[in-house]
Amino acid sequence: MELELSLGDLPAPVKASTMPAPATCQGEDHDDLALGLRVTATQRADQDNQRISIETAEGEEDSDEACRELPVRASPFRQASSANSRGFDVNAAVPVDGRASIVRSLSPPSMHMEVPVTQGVDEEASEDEDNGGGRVRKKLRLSKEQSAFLEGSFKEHSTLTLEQKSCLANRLSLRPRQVEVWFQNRRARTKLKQTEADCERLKRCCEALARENRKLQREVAELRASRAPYPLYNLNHHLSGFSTVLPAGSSCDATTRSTVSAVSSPGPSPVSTLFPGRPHFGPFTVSHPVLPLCRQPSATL
DNA sequence: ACCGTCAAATGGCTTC
DNA sequence: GAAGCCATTTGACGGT
Repeated sequence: MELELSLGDLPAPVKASTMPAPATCQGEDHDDLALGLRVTATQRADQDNQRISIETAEGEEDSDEACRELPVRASPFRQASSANSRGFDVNAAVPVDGRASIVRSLSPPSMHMEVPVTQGVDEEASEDEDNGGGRVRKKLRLSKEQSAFLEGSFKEHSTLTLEQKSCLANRLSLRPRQVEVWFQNRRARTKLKQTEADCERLKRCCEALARENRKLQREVAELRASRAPYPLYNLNHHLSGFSTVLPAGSSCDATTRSTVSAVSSPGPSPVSTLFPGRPHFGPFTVSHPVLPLCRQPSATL
């Protein structure tokens, strides 16, 4: 059995040290929000879809409550830098094309940030004519701080409630939809890494089994070469430990156990009935490929 | 300029 | 019907 898997290295776990320090986004931080987010509720309602305005209307309290559960830190947007690792300044480089606008913060110059405000894409569908039908999807890249912030939240919970979503969106000057999409993509990445790790583990397991298989085949060849007239004694000797390690109810139980019992039983050879047409060496030749899967990996012959 | 990679965004499907 | 999942598309960026 040969499996050819080409997989990358196991992903390094996300280091907690890269995460912002824990805090809440409760009350005291709302000033920060106001600093960075000159996007008022009404403005946001204009930009975003109606669902969002409902969320806002339904309760500041609920939002606060949700925020309390979030690993929300002091607003990362108080920091001056908004350029991400690739040098794209999300908060400055948003083109104004009729669908996007820049809301300028009223905070001091050192804290100035330009918050990109784009309309919900869902709403844009009806505005395609503006671009002659050829709407170009504008894609912003999240800043380091935004990503770190979201990452911290993701560590706490990989899914979001409505309140958590809107709270995060408010904090990060993003649309709830963007937060939602980020979490979806993040879950996808997590799953992908998990799949890669699983594949890697299976690959190693497979290699171990292949080694075991080759080893057993060598032993079979040696036994064949020994020219014993009928090597059942040797087989019984080799199989003597199997009955204790076979997993109960496993799929290989029936085959292997019957094989073992058949081999172990005295009297006329059961070979001809169990394995008609097989070489004269006995059942071990046939059942052998199954055996490695049923034995303890550390078992030695 | 081209290519590969990353990640945001989209649309379809499934689940509850 | 809303939300999540998944495959895919798309845009931005870095490396060559």
